[in-house]
Amino acid sequence: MITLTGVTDSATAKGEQTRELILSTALRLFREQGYGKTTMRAIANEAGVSVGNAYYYYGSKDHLMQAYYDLLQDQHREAVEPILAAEKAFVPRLAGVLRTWLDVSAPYHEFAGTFFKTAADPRSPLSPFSEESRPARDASIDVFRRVIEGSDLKLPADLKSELPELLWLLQMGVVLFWVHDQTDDVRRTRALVDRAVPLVDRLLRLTRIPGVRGVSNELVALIRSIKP
Amino acid sequence: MITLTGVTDSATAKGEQTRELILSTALRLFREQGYGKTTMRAIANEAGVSVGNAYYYYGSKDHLMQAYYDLLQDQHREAVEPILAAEKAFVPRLAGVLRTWLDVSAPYHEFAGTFFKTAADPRSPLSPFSEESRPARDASIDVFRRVIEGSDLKLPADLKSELPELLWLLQMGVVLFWVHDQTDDVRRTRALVDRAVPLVDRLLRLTRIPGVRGVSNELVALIRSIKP
DNA sequence: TCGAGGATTTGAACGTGTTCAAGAAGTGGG
DNA sequence: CCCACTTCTTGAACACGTTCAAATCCTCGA
Repeated sequence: MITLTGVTDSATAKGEQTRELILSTALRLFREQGYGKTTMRAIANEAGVSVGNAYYYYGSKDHLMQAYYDLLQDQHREAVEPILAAEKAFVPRLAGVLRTWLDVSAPYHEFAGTFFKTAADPRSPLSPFSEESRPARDASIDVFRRVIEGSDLKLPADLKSELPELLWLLQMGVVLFWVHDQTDDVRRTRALVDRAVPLVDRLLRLTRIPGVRGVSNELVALIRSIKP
Repeated sequence: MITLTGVTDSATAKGEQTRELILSTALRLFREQGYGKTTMRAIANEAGVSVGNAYYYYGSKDHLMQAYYDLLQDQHREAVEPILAAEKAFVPRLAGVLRTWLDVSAPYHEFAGTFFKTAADPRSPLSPFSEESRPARDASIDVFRRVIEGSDLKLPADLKSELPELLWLLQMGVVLFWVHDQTDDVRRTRALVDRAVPLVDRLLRLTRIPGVRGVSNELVALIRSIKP
């Protein structure tokens, strides 16, 4: 049976084991030598299975990347828990969530470019905007919903309801920047997060000013109107 | 000799002719059957040359796409002239420039997704953020500089100087939306442009409010600090 | 225990983008 | 006109992602 994400369900424990073996081998090779230089033959070889077997579990090389991305998101959701539990103010909550993403993703920075490349193709089910990746996207947006819910942020209701998606978009922007960032320890991206988050906070608080409020309402209306 | 864009210079008129033949054939096939389904062999065949010959003039299949993009930009710059000459107000100037882009790009909408996919890869010289595509990017940004310069827009100097690049980013966002837009005549993207432009205008005029001005200054400072 | 039927695994084969050594065609100086 | 030199052109060969028919393994009811 083929699921929406293109990952084949395995019925037996042995199958499950093979699937995990293939994925972990692939991720290791991706990390060690990059996505482009890792061939499906090499993955199969290293895992001690045949090429066709890898394709039995993962519909394509890109699906192995998608599996990595899912894994990454799970790790991120877990790593973010202590921050959401400890911090009460909006700024450190958001900054913490974004910084944690950078930490979790660090080992994969080198080949992340290829991921983004695949993700940007609208025809690909791997695109972050695609219907197929809705579950993963929703889970990710939910993290930002919790960032807001648990914070001291006071906002108009309609803006507040759109904000999780907007912050997710912000995160996509950070990822795009990160992918292009070649500095040590992605110093520039960290600087971006550190400066952008307080700015977002200030921007949001501006909506209290009457003159700004109208524009903010229109912005929210626009965002709502362009959502499918 | 290989240039920065990967396009081989041709020394003779004959070579130039062959190069154009290959490009026009490629673009026609891209339009007729999409980027993915057009093979380099088919392009060479249709153009009556050998595969290797196509690679003599264009370093890769992606470079043919880049050549298309450059062509598109030239067309856009030309098509935009009457608007910049006729309109004096910021909103119709910006809206006109963005709408014209949609018009010029319309024939290529179907395979534009693949273009965006390639463009999003940071390692690719075809990325709109890459050093190699700086000339094309600068030319594109210059259009937005003219949109602002020739308009009635009154802005703080530092914001005004960063605005062309910001509008270029807005355009990238519109392109991303456009690529995903499957409605007839990209109706949704047109609606987005029509609503977003007046909103941008209102946002910019907000910087006159003292409380907003400080945030705007910080935003400009942030943008300047993250530029390489 | 046996065998039917599903799950898993294999590896050769296909189509693709790309490379490259070799040759053909053009150019300019003598 | 000829010869060296550059430009241009060729097509076979390579590496890769992917497919698929066939083989093997596994499970479970009889």
